[in-house]
Amino acid sequence: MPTKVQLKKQQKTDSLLTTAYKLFTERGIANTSIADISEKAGVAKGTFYLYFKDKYDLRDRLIAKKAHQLVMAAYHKLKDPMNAPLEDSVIALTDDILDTLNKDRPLMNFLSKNLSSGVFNRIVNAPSINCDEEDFRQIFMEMLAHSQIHYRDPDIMLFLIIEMTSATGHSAIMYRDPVDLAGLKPHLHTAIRNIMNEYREKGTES
Amino acid sequence: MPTKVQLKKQQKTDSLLTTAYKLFTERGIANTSIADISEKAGVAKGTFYLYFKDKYDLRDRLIAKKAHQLVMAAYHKLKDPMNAPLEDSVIALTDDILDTLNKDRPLMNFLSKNLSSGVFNRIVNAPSINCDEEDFRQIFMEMLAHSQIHYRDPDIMLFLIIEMTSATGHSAIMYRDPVDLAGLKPHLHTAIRNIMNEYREKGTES
Amino acid sequence: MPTKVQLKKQQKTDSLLTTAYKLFTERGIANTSIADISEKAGVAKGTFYLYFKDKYDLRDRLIAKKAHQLVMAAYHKLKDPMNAPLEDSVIALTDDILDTLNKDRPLMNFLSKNLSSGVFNRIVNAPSINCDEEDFRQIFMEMLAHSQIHYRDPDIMLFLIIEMTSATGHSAIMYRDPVDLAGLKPHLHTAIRNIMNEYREKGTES
Amino acid sequence: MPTKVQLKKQQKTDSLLTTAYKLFTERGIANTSIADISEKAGVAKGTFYLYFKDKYDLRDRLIAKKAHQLVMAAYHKLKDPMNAPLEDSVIALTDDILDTLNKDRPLMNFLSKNLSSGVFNRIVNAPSINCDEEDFRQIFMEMLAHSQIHYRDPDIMLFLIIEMTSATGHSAIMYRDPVDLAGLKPHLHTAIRNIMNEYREKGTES
DNA sequence: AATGAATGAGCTTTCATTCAT
DNA sequence: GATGAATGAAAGCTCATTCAT
Repeated sequence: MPTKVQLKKQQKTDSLLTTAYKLFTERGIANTSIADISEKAGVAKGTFYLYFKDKYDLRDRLIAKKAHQLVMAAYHKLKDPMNAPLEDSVIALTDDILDTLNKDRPLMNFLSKNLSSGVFNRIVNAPSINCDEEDFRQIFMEMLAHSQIHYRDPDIMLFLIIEMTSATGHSAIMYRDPVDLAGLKPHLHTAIRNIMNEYREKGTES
Repeated sequence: MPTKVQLKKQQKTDSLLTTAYKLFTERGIANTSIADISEKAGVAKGTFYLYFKDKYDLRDRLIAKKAHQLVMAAYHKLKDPMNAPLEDSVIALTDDILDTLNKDRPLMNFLSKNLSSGVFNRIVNAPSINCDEEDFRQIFMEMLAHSQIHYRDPDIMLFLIIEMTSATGHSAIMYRDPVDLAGLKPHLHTAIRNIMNEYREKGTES
Repeated sequence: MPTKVQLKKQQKTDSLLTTAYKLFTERGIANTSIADISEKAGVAKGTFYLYFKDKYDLRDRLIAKKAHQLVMAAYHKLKDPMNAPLEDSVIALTDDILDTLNKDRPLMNFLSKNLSSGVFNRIVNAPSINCDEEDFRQIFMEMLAHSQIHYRDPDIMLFLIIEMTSATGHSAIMYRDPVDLAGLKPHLHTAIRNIMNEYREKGTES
Repeated sequence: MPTKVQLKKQQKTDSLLTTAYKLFTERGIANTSIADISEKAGVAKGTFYLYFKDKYDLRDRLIAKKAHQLVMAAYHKLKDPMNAPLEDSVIALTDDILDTLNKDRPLMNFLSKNLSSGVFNRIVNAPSINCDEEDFRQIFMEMLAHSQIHYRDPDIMLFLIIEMTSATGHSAIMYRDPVDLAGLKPHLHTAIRNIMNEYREKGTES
């Protein structure tokens, strides 16, 4: 297949995804029709079906894309992620992600509405869709391996942290209830450190 | 108004709520039409609108009712709630609720889908709809007051516990990921105790 | 039948008529339901059917009532209607009615929407509904009889005047097109006088 | 766009308009549903909405079309419209239109019900919808310009004539009240001539 | 006479999906 | 590959009318 054609296909896909995201966040998925998306994306209604099975197929691909961008952007801002203390890296990651979502309410809303059980955990565990993309799970495991401290049940530890952070973060950002994000952070930091401390293998670290 | 008429009205309301809950859990809200609900509830379509504004009005009332039942049932199973150590009561409550939801997947699914940000927190904070019903928030505050230990920021402490519990519980129950409910519980208990310990006012307790 | 009961019935009828007129003029007949009328009139829905066959029965009675009031009010303002020149009386009548309608747009709108062919002619020819009410047709015929001038085809003469006046008046009042009411009046007066002059029996009057 | 597709679209539009006109005149607009129109027009219900916003959009386009046809047909029957005396042309026009409506009661009824304030005036003043159609207003102004006689306030003169003619014509045709169309005509001719005489600029004409 | 809960036919409108071009 | 006209099932909602109380 000539590159030119593939490029055009990529453009259509991108246009549909971008337009759909805009409409989904503006008026919700239920109130967005395929006709809307197609029209605003500048393609014919029939063309939509050449690229996506239906509205929910598009949505799922959109979530994966947005979530992956969010996490990887936070990761790439870390300084020396492999050598810094793991606790600090985890807190830096969660802070950055929460800050981003706090500034981008539509994104927070879109992700939380569609990742009902914990915004982060799904993202983290989801293997990258495009095979050439980085996989956050692998990266985190590398960070763990490089850490001088050993942790018991690292999966469950991460799970507790992720779910607590995402659920409380969501409430703080969207409803400022019972506190806003700034008010929540110190509590969250303490709770994360306590959890990680609990899972720290005694006698580890020199 | 004669009691007889009022009784009939209550029956219709109940029939609609029960039928709707059945259909909602079987096939989802989006795939349940008002015609379906009415027909299976044995009333005319127009009758639906005498009792509910629309499908979402019914849903909201259903959530409030189910959630309230869930929490209050757990509370009433507590032995001596006002005098037992608060940590034990909290853990008993969460365990009971999670066990109930673990046995009743449709209920877990229904509540989690519709209480996106933390199953529990909304329930707990929602004032009872029927004014004559008990209000869980008030009850919890009484438990706090009776406790011999003082806690800083009890709102935020409760918030952290509720959100962490509901989010991890949801994942464990629905997806057994990363562990099933039995596997999660010990971790959860430890995490809850750690959190409560963090907020315990130093020098309290005799 | 005791007077007291009859009084109550009259009150219900009046309440329904008044409420319906308010709603009809505010939102149109098509957008007013019997439920609306009954509720706002403070009676039960079933009660409506004790007094009116349906919405259109009510409307027709309303039109007759409002139209009759309009014409008779104008007539009663005439000074010495039986002795003044007929032309002057006719012009005074039309002017008064048009002025009233100009000040009461909802009334103009209501009557014109429901008396498509000539607001006036129907009113004038409609025999009074309540037998004890005055009948404008009879009154006009008396005015004609008292006039010193004889007119050919008085029915048709009146018809031409009424239809022309109502149609042009409607346009002037509702749309100010092609002129507003003040601008229309002199033209109308001239046209009326010309018509009446045309029908004046030659050799009449001393 | 291929001609073939456009042709089909035109056929659908025409079919919907024709069918709707038939149903509107037979049973009234309120008693005609979009389902009726679509079904009898041989298209799917959804197709209706590809061509019209709703029932009233269709009605408005129908009125404009029918009214324009009526007036232009009458105009094209005039012999030498630019040179004949204007009075004769005006009377010929009104007579022809009234005759047409007298023979086609459903059309009379449809137009009068939907052009409440004067059947003619709206038609005459409405600029043609399709830009390529002739505009009656312009034509009349040309006739005026060609006339050897000058008229004061030609707009108002025309307005008086149109409104009087349409209102009395409507009553005569639909109700034969107070006379039928044949009986009305001589009176109408006289009235029209009197009006035009009134507006004739003195000292005009050679 | 008055009520108002219940009905269910009937309406408008949307929209995913197909398929001839 | 791309189009967009056509479809028709399906949904939400209204409301005149009835009738047991």
